[in-house]
Amino acid sequence: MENDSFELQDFLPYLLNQAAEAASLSFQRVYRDRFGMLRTEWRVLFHLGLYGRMTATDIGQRSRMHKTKISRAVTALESKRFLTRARDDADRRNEFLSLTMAGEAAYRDLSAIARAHDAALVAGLSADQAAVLRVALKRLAGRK
Amino acid sequence: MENDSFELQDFLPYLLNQAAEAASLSFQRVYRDRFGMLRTEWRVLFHLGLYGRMTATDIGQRSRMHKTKISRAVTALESKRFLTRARDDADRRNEFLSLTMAGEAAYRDLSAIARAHDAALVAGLSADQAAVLRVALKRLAGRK
DNA sequence: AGTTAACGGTTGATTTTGTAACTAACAACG
DNA sequence: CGTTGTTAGTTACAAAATCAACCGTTAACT
Repeated sequence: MENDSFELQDFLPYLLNQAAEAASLSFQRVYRDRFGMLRTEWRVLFHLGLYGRMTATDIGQRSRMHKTKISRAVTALESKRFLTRARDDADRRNEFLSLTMAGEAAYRDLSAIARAHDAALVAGLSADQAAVLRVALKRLAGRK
Repeated sequence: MENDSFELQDFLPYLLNQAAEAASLSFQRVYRDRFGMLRTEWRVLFHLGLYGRMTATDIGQRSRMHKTKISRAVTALESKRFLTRARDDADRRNEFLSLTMAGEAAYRDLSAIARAHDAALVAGLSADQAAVLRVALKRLAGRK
């Protein structure tokens, strides 16, 4: 009402969310329509593809996803034959997850698309801008 | 698996989402715990607080929220006595929304907190970094 | 050992979102 | 006027996220 020079577009939580949503959109169409995956599913797939065998808890710590999300994503990926579980005999609570051949293939496809998508996103920005953007985002994300 | 120099943290849709989530967290606690609001609700509240009386469709165009979200947020805000509806006599499909006194008060409270929160978020960044960040985000969000 | 607490992971109930179909109001055209 | 199309907003139903309680396993303490 009264002019207080505060624009919604300048409020970072709002702006970040708008940017995040816009940036996710075209990638979402790929993993959803072409691979029948949910956001949590490609995330789990990427963790295993990038870092190799790990447990659900490991993924949770790296990704900050809640464990129920991960549990359900793992179930879904398993039923798609993209990963397998293996009990840890040293501690039978742990379950090591690893990608199957099909999972690796899906990961390779998707990560190539992701790379291209990322490049397209920063195409509108200068190299400096893009670099600053990533640094600032990492700081905001609380990763260093 | 094979090292292909692609980190999840460098994939913008992922990084943006992490940053957006982290940045929203502490503000969420305010509007949720203290005002019993949802994200869509404070957004609608802010639109009305900032730009004055407008219709649900107007809010949808500015915020890119889907109309069902807005419809539900409006219902919720109305039942909290934060806004009132008024039919447009010139075109009885339109409904003008405006904040009540209580709504204005809540908006003032929240927007002051939002400003402080925003300042705290960019506190870790240099002025240049913060400026570049906002420009880049706006571009990614497709606003200009 | 026996009890209690903590951890990894799953399940079920509730809430929130997304998608489609819907009602009511208006406009355009014959 | 009447039919057809469009717009504003709501509602119903399905998909998904959230939260709490849960089971099996290990650790810690007595």
